[in-house]
Amino acid sequence: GKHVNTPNRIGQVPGIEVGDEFQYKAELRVVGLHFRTMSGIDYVEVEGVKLATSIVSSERYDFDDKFDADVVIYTGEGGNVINKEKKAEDQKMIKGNLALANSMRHKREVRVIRGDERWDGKGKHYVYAGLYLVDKYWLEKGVSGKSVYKFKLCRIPGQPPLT
Amino acid sequence: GKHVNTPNRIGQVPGIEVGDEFQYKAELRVVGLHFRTMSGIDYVEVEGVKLATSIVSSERYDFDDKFDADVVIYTGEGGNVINKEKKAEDQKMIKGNLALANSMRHKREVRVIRGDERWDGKGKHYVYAGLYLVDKYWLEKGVSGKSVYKFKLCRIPGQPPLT
DNA sequence: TAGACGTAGA
DNA sequence: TCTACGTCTA
Repeated sequence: GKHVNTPNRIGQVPGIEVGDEFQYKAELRVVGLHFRTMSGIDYVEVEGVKLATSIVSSERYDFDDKFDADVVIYTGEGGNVINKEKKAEDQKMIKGNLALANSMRHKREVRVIRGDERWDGKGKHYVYAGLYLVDKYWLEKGVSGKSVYKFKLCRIPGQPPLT
Repeated sequence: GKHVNTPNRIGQVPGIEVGDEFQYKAELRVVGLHFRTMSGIDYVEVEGVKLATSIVSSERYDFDDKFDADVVIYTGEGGNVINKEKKAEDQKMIKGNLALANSMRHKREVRVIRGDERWDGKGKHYVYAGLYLVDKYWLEKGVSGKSVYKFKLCRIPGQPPLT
């Protein structure tokens, strides 16, 4: 029962290639791709500035992420749309959302992991899609009527294609 | 990202020895010790009879399990003491509780995994304690005032000692 | 202490 | 759909 304790950092992870697949979010942690168990946006704080390291897309709930050839529209975090016992709220420019905004400003790479339904219909599986840059973000009204952040990320050219 | 898909079954797991440690409950699944992500009691159904395969002890909540040299007093499942938004209820002789009762009747071995607080204070770690037999069980009033099952399990002699 | 894009099985 | 002895960070 040994775990690889790779320090969390921005950019490529040694030994991980585009298209690598994983069955559980816990595996993403073990290999160093994404360290937060349940959050979709992972980040580090460098000299007081939060910078995103990775995002994990999921197809559950109202997270209406869009995957195009080289573009991802990623929904920000917060607002408690998940827990049905709590009322939805406007998302705030804090934590992971702030980190993604900072990554845009500072032009830092973000690892993108795509979560899909698993073949057996139980849970999901995760595919490493490569490095992206945040191109822009905006605020829009979500299904609940509350404000939701949307982040447009563009895939950095020169990476192996996603089959 | 490969997982060992050992079929769930009763008794010893090849390659696993008393004292083996694991950092996450997800690892217990990978190695074949315990397949349920969040439940403490795992079981199979053989010819219509539920039989326990393994239990995982945890020190959280009100699960007042007792670990002695060769005896475990294990608290049954159910009653929703965990989710604070729901009221506590009497535990029922169903699912995992029923499986443990059946394992007593049929004298089937049960794997015991002990969960402890981790050295870094974050989460727990898990130690395989070996094979046990259910010796008896009873119903008592828990902290909430509701009925809680208690199972007494005795360690089968001849196994390596727990350090 | 509570929040967060978790998981599998009944 | 809901439950279940989850797990980490802020």
